[in-house]
Amino acid sequence: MKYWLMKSEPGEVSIDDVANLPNQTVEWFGVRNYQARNFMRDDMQIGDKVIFWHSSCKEPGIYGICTVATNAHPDSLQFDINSDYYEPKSTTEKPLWWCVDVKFEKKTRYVSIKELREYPELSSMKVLQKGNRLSITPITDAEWSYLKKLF
DNA sequence: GCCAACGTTGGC
DNA sequence: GCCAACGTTGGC
Repeated sequence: MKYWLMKSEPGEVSIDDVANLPNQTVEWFGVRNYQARNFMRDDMQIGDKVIFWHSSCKEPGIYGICTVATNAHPDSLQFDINSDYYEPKSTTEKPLWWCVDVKFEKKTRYVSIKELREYPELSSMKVLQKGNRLSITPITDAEWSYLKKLF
């Protein structure tokens, strides 16, 4: 089993939004970065744990835990000409963007970036490193076991 | 295939 | 709203 951190803008999809969906599952649409896409398409497996992060908001940080619920499939919004995520280069035969569905597991307490930086054990986390903008990053086993104790 | 210019991300 | 850092684009 692998562990991941996935950023979402709460104005678009928050942890509560996922929790309140009828099946508590959301398509991770809108990723338009090759590295993040490749993580979803090539490396994620059903059952992997996901740390749900709120970004581009007043209080960025960890808010919950989800699990990977599907294998990768084409991002549906790339075909929607009215969507901000429309991708003219994609065809149904050759879609450019892939994503997984993510299922709500539980909310955690809010853990801020400031707090995360206080633990030397977590200093390796990609999300804490300067200049990192990737919206999906792997979490190591060691980071995961330490994080679990914080929630 | 180099690289300058431009666009985006996201914490602050 | 600023801006550092990084990714992408496109002319050459």
